[in-house]
Amino acid sequence: MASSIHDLARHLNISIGTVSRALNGRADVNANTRQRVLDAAAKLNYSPNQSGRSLRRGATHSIAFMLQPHPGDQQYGEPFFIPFLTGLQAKLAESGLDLIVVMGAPGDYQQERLRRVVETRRADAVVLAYTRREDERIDYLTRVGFPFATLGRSRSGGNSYPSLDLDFEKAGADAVDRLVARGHRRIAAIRPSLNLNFGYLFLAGYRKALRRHGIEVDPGLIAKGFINEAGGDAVTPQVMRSKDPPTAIIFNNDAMALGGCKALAEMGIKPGHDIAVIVIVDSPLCRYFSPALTGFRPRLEPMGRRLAEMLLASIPAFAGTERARIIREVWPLELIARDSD
Amino acid sequence: MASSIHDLARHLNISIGTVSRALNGRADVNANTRQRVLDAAAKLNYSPNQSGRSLRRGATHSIAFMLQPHPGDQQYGEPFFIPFLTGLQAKLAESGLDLIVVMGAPGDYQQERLRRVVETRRADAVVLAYTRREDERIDYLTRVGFPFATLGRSRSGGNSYPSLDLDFEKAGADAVDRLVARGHRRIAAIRPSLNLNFGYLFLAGYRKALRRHGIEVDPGLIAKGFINEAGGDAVTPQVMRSKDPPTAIIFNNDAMALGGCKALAEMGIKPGHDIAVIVIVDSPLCRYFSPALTGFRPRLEPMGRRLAEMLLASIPAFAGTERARIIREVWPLELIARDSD
DNA sequence: TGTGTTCTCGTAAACGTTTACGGAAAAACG
DNA sequence: CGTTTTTCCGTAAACGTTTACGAGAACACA
Repeated sequence: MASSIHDLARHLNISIGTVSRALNGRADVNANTRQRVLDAAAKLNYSPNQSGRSLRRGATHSIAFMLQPHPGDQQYGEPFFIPFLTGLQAKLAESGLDLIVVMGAPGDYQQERLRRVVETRRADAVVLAYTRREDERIDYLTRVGFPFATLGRSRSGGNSYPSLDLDFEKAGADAVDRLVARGHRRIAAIRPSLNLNFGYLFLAGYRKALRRHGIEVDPGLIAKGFINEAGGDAVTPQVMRSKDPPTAIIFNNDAMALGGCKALAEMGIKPGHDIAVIVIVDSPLCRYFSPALTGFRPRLEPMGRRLAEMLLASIPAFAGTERARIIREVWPLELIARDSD
Repeated sequence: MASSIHDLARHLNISIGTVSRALNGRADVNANTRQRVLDAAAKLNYSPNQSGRSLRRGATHSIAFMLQPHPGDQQYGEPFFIPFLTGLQAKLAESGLDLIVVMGAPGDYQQERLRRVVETRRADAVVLAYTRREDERIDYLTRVGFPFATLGRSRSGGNSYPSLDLDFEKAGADAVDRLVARGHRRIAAIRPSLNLNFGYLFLAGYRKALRRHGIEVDPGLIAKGFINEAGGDAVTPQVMRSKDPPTAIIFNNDAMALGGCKALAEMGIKPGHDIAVIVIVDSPLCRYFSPALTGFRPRLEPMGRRLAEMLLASIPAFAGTERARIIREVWPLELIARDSD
């Protein structure tokens, strides 16, 4: 059905080598024949077969993003990545690269799926998200020398890959500062596993800011739960039942915050009225919740574009330059003040 | 880096043909040598190069989903498709197929991107969403004979492809029934362009139900807006300012509903108190909004799984059977009663 | 006219698979 | 023991590209 380079050659009565050179803009082909080839290609609706091209060139011209749905999000999905992917795709397309999104099952950590992508050479590079503090995926990719970039930092892999992260440490500190300025001294933190690096960073910022204000860090005010609604629901009552309960809570995640607020409501405590609430990573859910939750908003679409640039710059074959540049960036989170604090 | 079938053959001192046959489970290879090949493959960490395999087999073993972000969703994305894709991927993986998600830019209709996927043979079949009443993508795919399935129905393409849709017509009617049962006679409908087939179906159900109840359809109570928050915001005041304003509004979409409720609030009208509100396609936003919006919930993950089955059954190369079966299904939407009506 | 240079193109190999074909060896059968 | 069948494997072609190499033609220059 699809016309091949042989069809073009036969149609024009020239060799396939010349056709290929003409299409790829090489110098050693007569301007006249090149035009004839281009015209014929347009007329016969030719476009190169990717498999053939990949096989010969040893490159697929596509980048894989490993998308991992949140556990417990059976009903609806994570809106977080869509604008990020939009930006990523837009920038990659400018270099003629395709973005392929590899879906994981909720819960699994994609080590297996990642291996498959790498070993079957489905993509020339991959992009990871939800980086862990020690991340076996990163260890694996550096070990086999496969190009990649990460949304989020990790201690794994040294400085061998580009990464773009949000400044969760500063956001954690900013949240504390804001609450202290409003007279709070008992500030709780609800966080996910410290394996997730953004959880670790958030808590570090939270702790540092408390100390800066001369407030002792009370382990009873720090609770760890699953990074979903059920997690916030289950864990929030714990900190509320401490002997000296908090007057403010910082949640590390929108889903945890919503679950936590539900638990608070069941205890007869009204967020924004009886207790202050701040969420580190904002979402539309925070905006429409009642009371609207104060939070920190990431700029997802530009982050996608930027990470694409950074990834491309790190691969000699894609960067114009010979020397690859590893870029790491940390972007600020912007506070969106609403009604919950 | 990755070992090829030649490495295996050299290592075992047999020909590549035998290695390939052993790996592919063909009958004409000695059980003993097969085991040796399998062991060596595991030891050398062999996995077949996709480009080579695709080129020879003429199939990519991957299915493309054309994901189209909503216009105006710059800040956050559409959570709708994530669980759908999770189900789709899970089922495809069972047949050894990869899912690749092709991102579009917000707003563009992906005709160009679709052509590229088809013409460069990136995938063996594609899955479309947001079907339009007359859909040029469907026309194109049927014209060139490329296998596909759709999430949503269309008038285009006849009966040549599998489709899975939600029963928007029944949901529209159910919403009217429910409101009439509660005493409402002036019921407005806020809908997107009728090009979007679910908008058309919804309105048909709405009209039919009104007539069944002996209520005249008032064009002044039907308004069309962009399928996002701004659309609902802009259009809702129109119907409220009609000479005989509605006592209830049905929104075709969560984003439109949220925008509409914002507009209502600015007019001093409280949803759930001064006016009844129902949303056709529910989302977490509806749940957390205040008041929580009554809506109809789709079962997205099972829909993904089902559409994968239907797609596979329609392609002789994938279905076990010789005759391909085109299946079309319409799934019910389940009402989730909350506080807004 | 002879020599060297530049343009332009065809030839053929290569990328990693799969598979049709044929042939040698082994087994079955008379 | 001869013939037929079966089992197993190697050979080579093919999928659609890209590209190194070389060769013929045209041109420049002395």
